[in-house]
Amino acid sequence: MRKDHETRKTEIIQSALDLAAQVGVSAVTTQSIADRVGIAQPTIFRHFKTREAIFHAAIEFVASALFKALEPVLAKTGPADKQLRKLFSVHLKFISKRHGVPRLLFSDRLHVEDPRLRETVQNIFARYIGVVSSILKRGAQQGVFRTDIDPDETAKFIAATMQGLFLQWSVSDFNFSLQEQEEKLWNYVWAATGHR
Amino acid sequence: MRKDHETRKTEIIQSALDLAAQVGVSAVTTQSIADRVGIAQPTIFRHFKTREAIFHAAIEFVASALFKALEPVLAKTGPADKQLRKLFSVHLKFISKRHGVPRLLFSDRLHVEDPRLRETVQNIFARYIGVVSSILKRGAQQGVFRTDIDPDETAKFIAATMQGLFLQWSVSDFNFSLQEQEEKLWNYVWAATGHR
DNA sequence: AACCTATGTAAGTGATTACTTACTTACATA
DNA sequence: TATGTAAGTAAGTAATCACTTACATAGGTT
Repeated sequence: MRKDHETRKTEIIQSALDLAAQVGVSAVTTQSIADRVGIAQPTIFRHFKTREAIFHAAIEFVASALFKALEPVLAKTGPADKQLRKLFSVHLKFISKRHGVPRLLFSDRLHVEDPRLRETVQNIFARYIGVVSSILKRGAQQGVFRTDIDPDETAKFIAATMQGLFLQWSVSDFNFSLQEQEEKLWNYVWAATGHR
Repeated sequence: MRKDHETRKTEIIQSALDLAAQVGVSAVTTQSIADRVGIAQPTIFRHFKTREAIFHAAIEFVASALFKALEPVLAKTGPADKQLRKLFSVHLKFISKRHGVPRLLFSDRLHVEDPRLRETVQNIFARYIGVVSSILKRGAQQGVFRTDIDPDETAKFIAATMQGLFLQWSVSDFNFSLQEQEEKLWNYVWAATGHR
């Protein structure tokens, strides 16, 4: 049953995320992770120095997976509005499969208990906003997006609408499909940012 | 030092909210509340049956205060777009003075640990959306808002943009002023919902 | 003055937690 | 085949938590 350090690490991260989805971040104890992985609780500390470190690794794991999923969208060179629309679609699909992400996003651990984690998430937000902003800039040149607004501010606004949707989704206990909201949300965003 | 039941209750609620703002919901222990109020820890249980009940009371206290603050805005009869703009302003000012609110909104307690609390917040969201929706309907009749969109869905979208802003605000550790974002946010919302 | 009720407290209790220590064992490599 | 390293564990430990019990007292009512 003995496994490689890296293998165990990802098993622990995955289990922590699954557990966060099911019981919430604060109930993700080292014991519950260990049970789910199928190892003893002290073994967790062979692979992570502290419980905190597990959540850091989990956030970075998720962010990395998200940007990897967005890569094919960003490589496209067609109309920027179609590209942003596709980014919406991929992002929503990604989150809809990972309930642990909103649980982490709306946790005490992120917001107050772990300032370093907060900084990491701020950086991820900034990176996401940069991605959206560059699409908006390209779209402004193409004449499909408005030219009278700051792309960075607009990207922040777009990120906020999605994050707000995730909040409502989590508070509803994931009781509606994100994808079914995609079209509606896009219509508002398009109305606010599209060239007339 | 002996005080009225109702007086102590509100003291406990206020202290819980202040603590939530400073140290996060999960660190709001009955001991820390008691210390802040200036009573012994078991005395908390003279006024609230469980710790859970304190958060329920806090949420209802805040919601009641918010809708009371919005009342004068809702009473107005002028142009609906000006009314919605004013609602934005009052809402943002209200939240900016109460850091405990986003802490509660982005807590494990709300999202997973207490399903009843989640339901309560869902109802508050629904009430807020109803308020915004009725302004949008009035504005559609006045010809200032779009008539080709569902007011309820639009209200949900508007709520999401504000909630997303609150998320970014909390993750930044309240490091920017909500009011300075008001104008920008309004411009996007107005572009998405105003009649052309 | 007697009494009652509600607010108050000191001193627990049992459950849970992240993390440690001391020891074991699987396994790649020399 | 011998050996070092790293993955594994059982059994703690000290701290923290919500909540309870048993008792004290303030202050309004009679």
